[in-house]
Amino acid sequence: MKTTRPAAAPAKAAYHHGDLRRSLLDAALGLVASHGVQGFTLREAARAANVSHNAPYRHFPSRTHLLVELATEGQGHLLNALEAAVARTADHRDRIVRMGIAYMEFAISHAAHFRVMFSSDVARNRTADLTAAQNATFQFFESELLASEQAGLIRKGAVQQHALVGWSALHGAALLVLDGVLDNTAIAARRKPREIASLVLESLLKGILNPGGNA
Amino acid sequence: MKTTRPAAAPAKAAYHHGDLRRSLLDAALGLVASHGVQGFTLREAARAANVSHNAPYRHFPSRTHLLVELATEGQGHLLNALEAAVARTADHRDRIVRMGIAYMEFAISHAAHFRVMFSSDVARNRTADLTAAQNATFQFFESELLASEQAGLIRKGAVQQHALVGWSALHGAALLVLDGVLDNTAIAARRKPREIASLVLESLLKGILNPGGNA
DNA sequence: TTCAGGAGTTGACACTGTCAACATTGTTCC
DNA sequence: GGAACAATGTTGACAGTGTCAACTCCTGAA
Repeated sequence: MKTTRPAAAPAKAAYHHGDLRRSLLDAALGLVASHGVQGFTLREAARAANVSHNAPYRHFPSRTHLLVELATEGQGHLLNALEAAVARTADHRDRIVRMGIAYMEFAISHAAHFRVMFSSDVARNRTADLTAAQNATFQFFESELLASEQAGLIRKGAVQQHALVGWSALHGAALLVLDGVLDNTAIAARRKPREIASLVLESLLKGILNPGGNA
Repeated sequence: MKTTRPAAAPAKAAYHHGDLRRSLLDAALGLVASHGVQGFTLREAARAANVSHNAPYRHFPSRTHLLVELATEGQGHLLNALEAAVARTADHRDRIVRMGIAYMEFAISHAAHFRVMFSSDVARNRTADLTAAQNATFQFFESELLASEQAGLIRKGAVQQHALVGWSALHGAALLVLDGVLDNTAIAARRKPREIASLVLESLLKGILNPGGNA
C-alpha cells in the first residue's frame, strides 16, 4: 500500500500514517457495508485506521464530507464499470443490454458504494464534483443511445427521453432489489439481479426499438 | 384531535398526553422533512410533543421502530393516493397514466414519508407489516395492468414484467428527481415532476401497448 | 539550522439512544 | 367505595458520537 516509507512496521509505530485519507475511505466503506450508512461512525473509522478520533478532521471537514467523497469516488467506479461493460462488443443492442446489466450488478456487488452514492443526506450536501460525476453517468447513457439512434437501431428523436427512462428504470430496479422490496413478488423473487435487469431492458427496448429492429 | 378529555388545556398540564403516539409520528415526519432521515432525533420529537426524552419508549421500542412505523403508514397513504388517482376515470390508458403521475407526485409532495419509506436502515429493519404494505402496492400496479390486458389495451402475457418495469421506472425517476440528480440534465431540468412522470409513462406505454393501440 | 505548517493527539462539550428505577394515572374487580 | 394493576410519563445515568480548541510531532523548504 505504501510507496517510499519504511515498508511495514509491525507495531502501529510511525507518527505519520502515510495515507490516512485512503485508509479512512476504505474503512468507511467497510463500515457502511456492515452497519449501513446510518451506522457509519467517524470514530470507528479512525479506530480501524489506528489513529486518534480526531485525526480524520485533518482530511475531511466533517463526517458528511467523507461520505460525499465516498459517493463521488463510487460514481467514478460506476462509470468505469459501464464503460468496461460496453467495450466488449460493437453491437449496439448488446451494448445497451450490457450497460444496463452492469448498472444493476454494480449496485449489488458494490452495494456500500451505491448506497452512499444515493443516500439522502449525501444528496443534500452534494458538491460540484459529485454533481459532475453524476452528470457524466447520465451523459454516458445518452451517448450510447445516441450512437444506437445514428446506427438506426432505435427510433429517431427522443434520445434524451430514452436515457431518462432507461436510467430511471435501472436505478429504480436496482434500489428495489437492494432494499429487498421485490423479494415477495412472483416475478422477481427467484431471479438473480442480472436477470431482473434483463427483464427491465427487454421491456425498455421494446419501447424504443425501430419497427424494423432485430428484436 | 382528542375525543372525551377536557378540551384543550392552555398549559401542558395533563400527565397523560392523550395521543402521544400520533404526536410523535407527526413530529418525526416534520423533523425528517426539515433535517432528513439521518437528522431525525427521538429526543427532539419528544421535545416537540412536550414530553420527557424517554416517553417515546412507551410507544416504540427504538428510534428505528418509529421510523419503520412511519414508513408503513406512508406506504398506506401511497396506496390510497394511487387508488384515488385511478378512480377518476374508467379509460385504461388514462388510469395507468394517472397512477404513474400520482406515484411521482406522492414522492414529491410527501417527500418526508417517501424518504423514510425507502431509507436503507428502514429497509434492513422491515417488519411484516411494512412488507405487506409494499406488496400491496406492487399488486395494485399489477392488477391495474391486468385489467388493461384483459381490455386488450396492452400486449398479452407479461403483466408481472410490465408491473416490475413500470414500478422500477417510476420509483427510480421519483428518487432521481427527489435527490436532484436530474437537475442538470437538459431533459429534466426545466420540467415539473409530473411532466417527468409523463415522459416516463409515455415511453413505457410504447413498449407495452398492443400494436393496434390508440397511442 | 531554523522554522512554518501539515498531520496527529489529547481533552472537552453538548448531544444522542437506551437502560433502570420511580411516579402518576386510569381501569377493573371486590 | 377502594385496592390492586397495568399503562403511561419522568428522572437519572451511561457509553458513544460529532466537533471545537489547544497542543505536539514531524517534514520539507529557506
